[in-house]
Amino acid sequence: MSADAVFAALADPTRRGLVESLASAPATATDLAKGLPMTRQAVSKHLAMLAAAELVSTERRGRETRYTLRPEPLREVSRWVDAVGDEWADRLSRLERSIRD
Amino acid sequence: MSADAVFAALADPTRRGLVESLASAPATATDLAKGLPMTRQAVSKHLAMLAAAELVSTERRGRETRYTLRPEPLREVSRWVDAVGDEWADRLSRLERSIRD
DNA sequence: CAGAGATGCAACCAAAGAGTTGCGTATATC
DNA sequence: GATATACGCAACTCTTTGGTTGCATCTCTG
Repeated sequence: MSADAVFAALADPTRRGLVESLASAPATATDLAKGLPMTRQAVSKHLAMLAAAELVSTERRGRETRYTLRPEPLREVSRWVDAVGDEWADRLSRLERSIRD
Repeated sequence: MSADAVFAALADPTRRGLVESLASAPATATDLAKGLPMTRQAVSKHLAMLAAAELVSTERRGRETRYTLRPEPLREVSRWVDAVGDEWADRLSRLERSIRD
């Protein structure tokens, strides 16, 4: 829900990489840590931040925890960005009109 | 250019507020600091981070520095978010097809 | 049941972030 | 020329972050 948490979560390249991985398929922290130059705990912390931003959901399955992407916060980010971009475009068109007239 | 810098810049509510202000009109650090519960220097630091992320450009005009929004990085953010969202949607549709078939 | 696999929790560390104050400098203005 | 305005830089706090190691717990399997 919090834009702060979502943007902050996406500010780290490791976490964006995790999000990209999870976009193609859910996975566990141990899975994701393979191929990354850091420990499982570090990855786990990153996933906790993604979860705090509600960008992923967790599902415990026996002894493993499966992380799944939740794209709703991404849509909110997209909305905010588009709104600011639109306001800027409007401002520019008003400015151009006032110059032309 | 750096996605890290852009997302990190937008992670702070004060900076998102500054971006929203600048979307309607360029302004100086002193202008923007009025109405905010912090010093001009703090605002100045925030603007420096927005500038590092190339979200604003600066123009010195006599004794004042005017900050103007540069929306290009916002478009890149939008592209990344949309790409991830699209991949996720594709994955879901493939999944649904494999279940139905 | 014993051992291996996967996780979670806590302590610790170095670096970056967000804010402050103080000061120096350049530009307008009277 | 003196004064006020707008700015930039540096030093100093306090908290957060990104990473580590170590250990305890829970679950699966031979």
